[in-house]
Amino acid sequence: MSTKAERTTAYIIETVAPIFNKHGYVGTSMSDLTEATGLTKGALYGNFENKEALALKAFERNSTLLLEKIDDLLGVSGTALDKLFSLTNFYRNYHEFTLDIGGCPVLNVGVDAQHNNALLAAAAKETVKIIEGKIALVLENGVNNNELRLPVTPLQFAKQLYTMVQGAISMATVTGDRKYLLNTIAYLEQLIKKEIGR
Amino acid sequence: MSTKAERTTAYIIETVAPIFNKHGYVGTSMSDLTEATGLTKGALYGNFENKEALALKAFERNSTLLLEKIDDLLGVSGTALDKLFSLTNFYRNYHEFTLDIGGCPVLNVGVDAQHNNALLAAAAKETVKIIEGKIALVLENGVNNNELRLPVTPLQFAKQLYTMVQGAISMATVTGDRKYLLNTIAYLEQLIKKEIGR
DNA sequence: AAAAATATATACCATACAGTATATAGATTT
DNA sequence: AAATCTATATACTGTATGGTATATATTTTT
Repeated sequence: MSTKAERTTAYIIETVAPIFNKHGYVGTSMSDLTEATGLTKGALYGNFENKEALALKAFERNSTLLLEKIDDLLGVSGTALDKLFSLTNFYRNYHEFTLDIGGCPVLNVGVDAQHNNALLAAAAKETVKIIEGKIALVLENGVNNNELRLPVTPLQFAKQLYTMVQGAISMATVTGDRKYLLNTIAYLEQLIKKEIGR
Repeated sequence: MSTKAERTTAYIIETVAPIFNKHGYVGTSMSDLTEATGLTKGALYGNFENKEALALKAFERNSTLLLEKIDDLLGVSGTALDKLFSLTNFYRNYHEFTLDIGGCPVLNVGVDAQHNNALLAAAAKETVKIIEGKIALVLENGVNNNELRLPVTPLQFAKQLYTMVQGAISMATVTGDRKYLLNTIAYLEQLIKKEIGR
């Protein structure tokens, strides 16, 4: 069984992750976190070296949650197209997923941390790279199995797909209008069907 | 001629706008601004009611700069397609434009202010709406003049175009890689040529 | 140029900030 | 259960924060 400290650490991260994601690194104060957790500074600083270390763990937990979800989605049995549609279907309702974690971690942290925290900015960038890699792998297998043909390299196509998705996420975030996701996903599904299916 | 105060106000906004855009509302302190301007708090608070009013003016100046640029681009003589390519050509090198103002104001403020400042968040949202409207108008004229045909309404198509552009801006911002813009614009230009030109 | 009006600098306020030293409570081991 | 070890609470730093009152420059008007 886990120790008390381990459970407390996990509890802190879980509670704190959406707050950092919503309000950003500088926008989140340690007292915001004592308030949300019901713990004191002693407990927070006993489990994490400082605010930055805590923010990083918070991002990592959100990122991991997203990456694991994507693994699940792309891991469904079937063709590469099945896997891609599994992914687009997820992003169509992405706001439901991000509700718990306080928004899209890649977008929020990637933008917020850009000029405020180099470590977090690098972490967000890394998450992008991993997601692109996962999609590219599916595409590559699809090409190898003759399930689809691509006009560019798998990684390049993965980047373009993810860019469009991230555009919809950005617009939906800035305007508060889910339709951007609905319409973009509809467009992407058409594109996948007509352009790369065979 | 303008009064001293008017010139000082303009100077403050100009100096402060990129700082707010880069570091966000909470990430920017009044002493950051006294340092950057070489002025004192007395001067800043003499010209602006408070930090929020200053941040709003700063965003508005960045937003106005962008909107005026877009007006110029869409105002070029020629067909609707000429105007659209004028716009895509601008976004291909968008980073040059945003260098002076500290990044994309729509993205940075839209994301940063989401949970930190309702006024700024609303202003970013409004800027999105205006940009979409400008593009939609060009598309509508193009349809009326029989220069192009659209699969959806002009506003809907404008939203989809701008979503893809914003996706590229997001990705370029988060990763620091301009290629997202280059590739997305290349894709969009193809799409405009093949799908809506006639 | 003197007077009036305005703009900026200085000095200050209360509060919030990240972080720490230490005391106390709680969990583990013996 | 006692002793030991570990985790959390309390109380406290020093500094930075947004904001203000007032004094001093600097314009602008007369």
